[in-house]
Amino acid sequence: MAAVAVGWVADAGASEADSGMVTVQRPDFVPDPCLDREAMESLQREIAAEAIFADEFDFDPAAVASSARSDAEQTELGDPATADDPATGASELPIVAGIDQAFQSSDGEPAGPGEFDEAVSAVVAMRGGEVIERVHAGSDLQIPYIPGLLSFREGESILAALAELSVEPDVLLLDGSGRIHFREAGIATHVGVTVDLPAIGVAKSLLCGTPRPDLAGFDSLDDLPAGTIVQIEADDAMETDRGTVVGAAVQTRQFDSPNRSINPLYVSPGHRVGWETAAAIALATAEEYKLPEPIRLADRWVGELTAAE
DNA sequence: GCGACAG
DNA sequence: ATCTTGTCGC
Repeated sequence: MAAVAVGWVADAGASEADSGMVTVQRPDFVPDPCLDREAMESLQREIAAEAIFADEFDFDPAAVASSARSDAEQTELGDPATADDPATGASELPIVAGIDQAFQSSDGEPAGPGEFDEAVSAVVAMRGGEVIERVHAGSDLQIPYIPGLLSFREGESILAALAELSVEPDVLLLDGSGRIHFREAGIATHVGVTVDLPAIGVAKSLLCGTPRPDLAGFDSLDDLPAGTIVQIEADDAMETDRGTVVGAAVQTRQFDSPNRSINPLYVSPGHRVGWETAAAIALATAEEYKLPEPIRLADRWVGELTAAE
C-alpha cells in the first residue's frame, strides 16, 4: 500500500478552523494536466505576462534567517521588527515556506523510475530559523515529466498542500525554476502567480539560459567559493530577449580543498521578487547545508512520508 | 536532422 | 524524481 494517503492530508500546527491563509487568486491559472501541450504553453505565456520579476513585498529580506537568531542579532535588526505582537501573537520576522515533492505508487510496490502515480507535496514554514508549521497533501499524477511543463505535473499537489497552511508565508521557496524557463513560467512562477505570493525557484541544475561569461577567473561554476552569485541570462532556447538576466547561479556551500567541488544552485524569481533578492534569500537560508533550510526540511520530511513501511 | 531539457 | 553500497577525501 502507499505510504501516505493521497487526496486530503494535513499534519500538525493547524486546526481546520484557522486554515486557508493561502488561497488561489487566479483560478484561471490553476495548472490543469488535461490541457494539451499547446494550451499549456499558451497558459504559461499568460502567466509570465502577469508575473512580477521585481521586489514587491513588505517584509525585510535581511530579516530572513536560516537558523534561530541570537538576542544580539535580533537587537541589531531592531527590536520593533523582531518583538512579538502582544495583540496578534505574530512576529514580524518574515515567514519562509519551503516546498518539495516525492512520489509513490498507489499499489505500494517498489515501482521503477517513472512508474509512480501519486505525488506528495510537503510545505515547511519557518520564521527566525524555526519551523512554525508543516503540512502535506497529495494528488494523482496525470501526466509524465516533460521538461518545461513540470508545474502541470506537480502543481495540483502543491496547491493542495498550500491550502492546508494556517499561516500566510511571506515568500515561497520551490524546488525547480521560476523565470529560468523557456517561457519564463517555471513552477515557481506558476505557483507564485496563481496564489499571488512572492515565490522563488531553487533548482539543482540548469534548465535553460547561460551563465554570464565574465566572472572572477574561475574555471567552472562548480569552483566558485561559497557566497558567490553569477548571473544567468536568457539564451536562444528561450522566448525572452537574449541577454536578459533571468536568475543566478548561487554557491551556498563549497569544499575547503580544491580537490572536489560543489555545483551551485540555480535560483530564479518566481513572482514579486527580483533576481538579486531571490539569490540573497537563497543564500541567507542556506547557512548549514547546500539547500535552503525550508526546502531541505520539506525534502527530508516528504521522503519520510513516502518511504515504504 | 541536430541538440537539449527543472523534477 | 527514483532504484541503491560502497567509497574517496577532509
